[in-house]
Parts: sequence; C-alpha cells; structure tokens
Amino acid sequence: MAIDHLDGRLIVLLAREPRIGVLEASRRLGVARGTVQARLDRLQSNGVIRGFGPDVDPAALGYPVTAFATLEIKQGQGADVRAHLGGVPEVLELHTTTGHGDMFCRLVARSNADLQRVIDRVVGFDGIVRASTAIVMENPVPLRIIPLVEQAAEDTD
Amino acid sequence: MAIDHLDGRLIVLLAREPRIGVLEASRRLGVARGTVQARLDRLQSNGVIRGFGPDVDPAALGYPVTAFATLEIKQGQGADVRAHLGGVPEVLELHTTTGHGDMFCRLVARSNADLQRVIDRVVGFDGIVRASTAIVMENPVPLRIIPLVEQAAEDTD
DNA sequence: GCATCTGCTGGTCAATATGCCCAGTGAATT
DNA sequence: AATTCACTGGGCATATTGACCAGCAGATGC
Repeated sequence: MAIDHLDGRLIVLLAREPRIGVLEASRRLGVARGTVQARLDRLQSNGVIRGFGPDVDPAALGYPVTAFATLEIKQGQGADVRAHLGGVPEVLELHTTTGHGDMFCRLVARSNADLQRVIDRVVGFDGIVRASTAIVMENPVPLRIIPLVEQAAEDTD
Repeated sequence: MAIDHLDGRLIVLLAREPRIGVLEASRRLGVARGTVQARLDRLQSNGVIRGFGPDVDPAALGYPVTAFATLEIKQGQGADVRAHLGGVPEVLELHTTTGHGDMFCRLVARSNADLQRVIDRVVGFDGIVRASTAIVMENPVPLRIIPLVEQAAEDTD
C-alpha cells in the first residue's frame, strides 16, 4: 500500500504532465516501459490512483463563488439530509464531522447573490436546524497532493 | 466560457471513463473525431478543464484521517501564514474566508494521534492566534463535479 | 547452499490512436 | 449574396499501446 520512490516520481510526473503516455513516462524516469505499466496498474488497483478524470474548474463553468457551510442536523435525520444535499449540484462535497451533530459542505454559486439561492435550497430542508456559511475570498493553496506524495515516497525509502 | 450540451456530455464521458481516447469518445458521442478534438482544445484553453492529473487518494497513501481547521490570524500576518502552511504537506488546501481574520484549511494525517502532530505543526507559528479543528467521520458526498457540469450544460441549451 | 519468486530489462509483434491535413456541407452572420 | 464558422468524413505517416517473451538480479524460504 505504501509507495516507493519510483511510484512517487511517477505520480508527480503524471501530475505535472498528464498528457504523456506510458512510453514517454518510462523514458523520463529511466526505466523500462513494462515497469511503468506494472507500477501504474498496481497503483490503480491499490486505489492510490483513483483515476485520471478531467479536472474541471467551477469558476470557468460560471460558478466563481465558493463557500463552506457548517450544518447542524436534527437527531436521526442524517440519512435524509445526505440524500437531500446529494441532489443539489452546487454541493460539491459533504462530510460529517465531530461536533454537535454537524455536517460540513463545500458550495459553489454563480455570484454572491446566487449563493443566497443555493443556501436557501441547502437549508430548506426539515432536518437542518441551523447553518453557518463562510465565503471564500482567496485560495492561497489550491487543492494539491504532490507534496504529500513526495513525503509518502520518502517515508518508505 | 459557458459550455453547451456536447461539451457537457464530453466532460461527463471523460469523467466516467478517463482511459478512452479522442477517437473512442467521438464514437460514443456520435460526432466526428475532429469535433471532439476541437472541443477538448477549447475546453482546455478556456480553463474549464485544467488537466487530467491523477486523482490520488490520501487514504491509500497512508493518510486516512481528514480534518478541517479554522484558523484565526493576527492582523497583517496573512502572507507569512500562507507561506508557512504552504510548506506543510499535510495541508491539502487553504482558503481565506469572510469572518474575523479567518483562514480555513483541509488537513490529512496518518491517524488521530498523528493529527495532533500535524495540528501542532500548523498552529506552531506566530501569526496564528487560535485554531479550531473538526475531524471528518464520513464523507457521504465525495468531491464531485459532474452534477454541476450537467446543470451548466443544460443552462445553455 | 540451492531453488523459487518477484520485479525489472530490453526486445518483438500486430493493432490502434494520434496529429495533421484536406474538401465539402449547412447554418448563421454580415 | 457573400462570408464565416463549426462540423463531417476521409486519408496519411508516425507514435503508442497491449500483449507477449527470455534473461537477469536480488530477496526469500527450505
């Protein structure tokens, strides 16, 4: 399950230049093509690499506003709330967290005004007692994984 | 910038089966290969599709614990805090939000015990006044984009 | 010590996809 | 009426893929 240095270099290489294929990757890494192929297969069946889905920017889709909402849930309504939020496209992710019956979600909206509509839709559901929202102003560190991959690779050297 | 229905179908198709190439995608969508190629180029130069980087699962890397931390920052220390958090691999993303001088970050750790180490490292910095952390228990809606893409595509029909 | 496994190498092969080109068509714009 | 634009459907040379193979080195187990 842990990754070694070669796995780490492969992931970082693919993250930086996703368009290169197995052959080009093997050239860059200085190993045989079959090795890269085997490593990739292993990483994917391990679940370390979930896939190579397109990385879509919500802002470019017309949803430049991001917000995080903390939701307080009525006891026993968890499953219903999950289903409700799963049906809202603007809810990009949802977590249940430690704390007083809380959930936590990431929202996007077309504008600050539109965010009101989204929030109304999110909280307009019986199981939700209260919601508190924080609008994102800047994103100094966008979602990233490379530093963690590098650390994980070094830990197993 | 807005995407049409064909763009939407293309993105959804690529999200579901990333391994298929341009040719196979054109067959599935029932359009000419050149069309898919042109759409893809446009989506990428638009920034709608940022790339096709590998989707790495931190849990499979040995970091199964996720947490969100709200940080209160001393006035004028924003830049320093950003740089500090950018240097911590376990900080997967960082946002500045509305609210009393707040930042907000996603953390991962090897275990609940290890999370303490990560938090100590995160808050062990002069500009950070206070931190409040919520540990993720479940993730009913993993980070997703397809529903939003579908909605954006329908909005321009 | 010796056999066995496993992973990597460096190579082949046929099948497939790619990047690039082209002329023609239909719809919308000017 | 002329032009622009996106899409079609095709062709072409080149590159990549997936599938194999024998050989080799290091680690493991008996």
